[in-house]
Amino acid sequence: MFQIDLKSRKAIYEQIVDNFKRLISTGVLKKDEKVPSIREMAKILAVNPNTIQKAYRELENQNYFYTILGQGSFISAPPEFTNVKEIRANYGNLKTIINELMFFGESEEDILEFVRKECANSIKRN
Amino acid sequence: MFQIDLKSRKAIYEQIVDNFKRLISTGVLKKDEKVPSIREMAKILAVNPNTIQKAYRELENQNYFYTILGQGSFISAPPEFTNVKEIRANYGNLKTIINELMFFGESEEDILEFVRKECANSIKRN
Amino acid sequence: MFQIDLKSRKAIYEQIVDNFKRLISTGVLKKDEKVPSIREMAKILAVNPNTIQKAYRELENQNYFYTILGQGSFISAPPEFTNVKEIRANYGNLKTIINELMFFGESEEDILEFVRKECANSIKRN
Amino acid sequence: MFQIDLKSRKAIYEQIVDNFKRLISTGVLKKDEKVPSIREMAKILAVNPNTIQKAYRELENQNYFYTILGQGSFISAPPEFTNVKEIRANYGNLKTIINELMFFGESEEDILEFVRKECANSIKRN
DNA sequence: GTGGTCTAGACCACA
DNA sequence: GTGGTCTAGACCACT
Repeated sequence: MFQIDLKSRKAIYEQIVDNFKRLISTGVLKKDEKVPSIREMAKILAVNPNTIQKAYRELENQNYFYTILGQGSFISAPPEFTNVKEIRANYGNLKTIINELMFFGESEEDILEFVRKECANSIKRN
Repeated sequence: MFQIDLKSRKAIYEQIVDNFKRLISTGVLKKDEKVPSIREMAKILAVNPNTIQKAYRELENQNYFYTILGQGSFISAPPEFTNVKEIRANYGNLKTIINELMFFGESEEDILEFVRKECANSIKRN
Repeated sequence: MFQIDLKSRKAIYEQIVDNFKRLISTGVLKKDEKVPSIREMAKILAVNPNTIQKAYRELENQNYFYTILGQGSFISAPPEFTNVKEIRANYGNLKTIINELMFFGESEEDILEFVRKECANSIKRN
Repeated sequence: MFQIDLKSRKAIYEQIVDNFKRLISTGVLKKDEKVPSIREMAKILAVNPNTIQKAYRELENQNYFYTILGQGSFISAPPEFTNVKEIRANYGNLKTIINELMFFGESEEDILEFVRKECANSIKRN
């Protein structure tokens, strides 16, 4: 499914959250699909079940997962109404990244080309 | 200069580092400009001098600052050779952000327009 | 493990860094071996935990250590690709030392003999 | 004569001391040669006279310089009797450097070749 | 004045 | 248990 980097500075539960977000926003995991149980996931990634639980709870809080007691966790539907706060934050980060790339000498053409390609991939998937 | 959010989950010293990086990569702070001394900055931001020092040391390690003992800290020159590792990390983050923006329903046109505008601003500054 | 000289002009944290580097480059400490926790080490050397942390962080920055949050610090694998900058610095220092030894009247034979012996020891260890 | 790197982590007075040691042990500066006065040197290197004074005092203490009041500072004669303590320290450093070079993957042949060349240069000069 | 080091002790997040 | 952050305050070395 994905790999955890124990040596990373990022907390393990955060890595799990980010990986699930990525798989969801890239369409690998579809709406209402069941995700592995906490115990299964703990075995798969070889980390403590408490850590998985923390990640799942976080994903639930952020509306990426929903849980049916006794049945497990599932992927939520994509947000119906635009999440203004999230989008603003993303544009803020986008701005920072572009500034840094330009600062490091990347050309406008290269950056635009990269963005165009990623948008296209994203559209194709959905 | 900038504000620190004491309630943020991000460490204070990291906020300082990120703010300085932003000011440098957006050209607000120029090469060889002196930054406030550790003690001054501590007063300005109302945090402990040790915390400022930690931030300044980090900025020095990442080559955004240089220090002259007994004189203070200064803004480094922009990197002469492209920092491949840093650029790759930025493209990785860029990919994630674009995926999230598309997931939240933003259009390719809007994103490209935003990127184009930021690139233009960046070029104008330099 | 090793001793700290509190009277030395060299900072305590630097002594710790240098000692660990020595133990690693001489093969005493092997890849993935766990080093004492910050608190343990602070007790062993009778210095403040903050000082140990500073040393450990420095060793992490220089890729001699890696850290797993909540588990401790470990010895990194030897560098896969030659660290050109570090090697150059070492050759520079080597030059200085040889000049000084010759200046103090040591013979070429003695110096070469010493170097040969140290190289051999180093090879034997690996 | 030589350049001072203000951005270096090493103190300016230490850089001056080390540079003079280098010039003396490599034979560029000969016995009884006069070195520039403190004021001259301060102008040449564009640093504070106090800093030069500190460096010169240090060189005097370590017997690389001698001073005649009212006439200035001069290069001392090479040590007649071997300075056992200095030599030991140098061999200690030599050991560390060789270990690091081997750790970074340098070959015994390369290191020996480098040492041989430096010894030869040193002999030629004297 | 500047940055650098160190201590003592508190509190937090993660596994 | 682990490392990470932060504060308060002291002392040092360099310019």
